[in-house]
Amino acid sequence: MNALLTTSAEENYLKAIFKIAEKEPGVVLTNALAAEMGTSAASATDMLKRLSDKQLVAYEKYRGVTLSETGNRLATALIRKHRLWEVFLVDKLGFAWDEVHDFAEQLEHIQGETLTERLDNFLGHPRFDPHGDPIPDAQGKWMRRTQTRLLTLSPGQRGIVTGVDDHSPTFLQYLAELGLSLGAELEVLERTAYDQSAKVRIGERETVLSEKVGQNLFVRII
Amino acid sequence: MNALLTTSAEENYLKAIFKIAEKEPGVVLTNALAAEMGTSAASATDMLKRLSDKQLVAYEKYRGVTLSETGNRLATALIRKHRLWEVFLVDKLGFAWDEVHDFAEQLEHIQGETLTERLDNFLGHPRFDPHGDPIPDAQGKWMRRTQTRLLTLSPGQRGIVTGVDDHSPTFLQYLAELGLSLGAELEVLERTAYDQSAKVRIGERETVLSEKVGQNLFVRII
DNA sequence: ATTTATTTTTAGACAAGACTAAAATGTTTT
DNA sequence: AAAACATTTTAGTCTTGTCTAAAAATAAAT
Repeated sequence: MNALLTTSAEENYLKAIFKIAEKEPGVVLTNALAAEMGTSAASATDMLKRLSDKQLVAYEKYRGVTLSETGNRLATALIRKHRLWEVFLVDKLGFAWDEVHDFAEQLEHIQGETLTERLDNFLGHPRFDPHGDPIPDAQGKWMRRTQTRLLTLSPGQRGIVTGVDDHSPTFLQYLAELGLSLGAELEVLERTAYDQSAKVRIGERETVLSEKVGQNLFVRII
Repeated sequence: MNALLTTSAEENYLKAIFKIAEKEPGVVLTNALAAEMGTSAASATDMLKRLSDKQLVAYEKYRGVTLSETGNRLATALIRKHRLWEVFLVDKLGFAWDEVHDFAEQLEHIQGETLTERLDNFLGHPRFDPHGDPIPDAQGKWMRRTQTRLLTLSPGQRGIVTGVDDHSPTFLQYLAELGLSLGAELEVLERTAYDQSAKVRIGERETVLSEKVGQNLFVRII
């Protein structure tokens, strides 16, 4: 029953620390945090002191920072809210998956436990957001997603799109144009050893996808 | 196509000015604004200077303030967003009408024209919010609501609840307990001259409503 | 038309969150 | 182990939005 007063700025820092630690487990360095936040190292240091005072992180000067138990819970709740709102924006309001990030970035800061839970209920307790990213449940438990990259499929193998590792609108729009939305099926026809590009079949269409695409597209092999 | 950068604090002041001017047309005085905002006159003065710099209000020191064309448009858009979100919270998420104000107060500050319009569309372009207050359209046009107070009905007259003039949770909860939600039908049976209280029939039940209730309940006579 | 009372503004401080420039610490290199 | 480089922190300043206390302007009253 902890109220836990946090500002949007603090929450964004917590999320950033979480995100960096997710990719690169261990201590998060001030510069990495500043880069992720698009701010200066000085500002990051300032904020780390504040977060440390509030017991949301364990911070040692010059050594870096990790989330505390509470900080982790808060960051997880934030991601939960962000992704639930993304589902709402796409499934209910009809936005495309490349349009929702900025709105969700604002909506995730709306305070009130009951709102999140009612939203979750309204949406039918989705386990993944429109980009295939898992949505932690109210207790903060995560569901594992298929992390097989298209890159690893051999000719003849077929897969279903389960997510992306690059959330930039340009990539998402490109995928949409190719018919590669979440749940789409594709088959690898050929692979070029030279540049790791792959000829694939998406429905009736055949296209060549670069290594970069193969790297950033998650599939479940079928 | 004006971006019009405004902070939540600025928006709340604009709304407060709008609200006061709605009840008491004319110039809004600093003290009234400070009272509405629950802040000091000094803070209100500070903010009025800022809003004046941004051309959102016409402000003359010691004389008071009025909204500019732009300020008015902004305040209206804010009220539109607030009330649309209230409809969402009640109709879609299943909140009671006395629970939604604080959430809507946060949600109204979410930036992005397209979000509001998609939400409006999703909700089926509602013209009134869960309290019966009119929702201005995208152009800022208002719909007039029946402003007949229950107080004015004579014995024998029947009415349909169309709104409330007191939005406090206690009043709204009381009404809900009585079965007096929006659209509910009632009939005035007797009226006591002494205290303006009224015996009314709501469905099968008969109750006595005080003058205060009669004053704060809007009905359409049928 | 002064005095009195009310309203409003200024002055000076503070907290959050950001910045730049400079100092301090840590890490690598020679 | 000192020099060179990279990283991080401190110091000082800025803006937004708030506060209290004091000064100034307006309105009311004698």
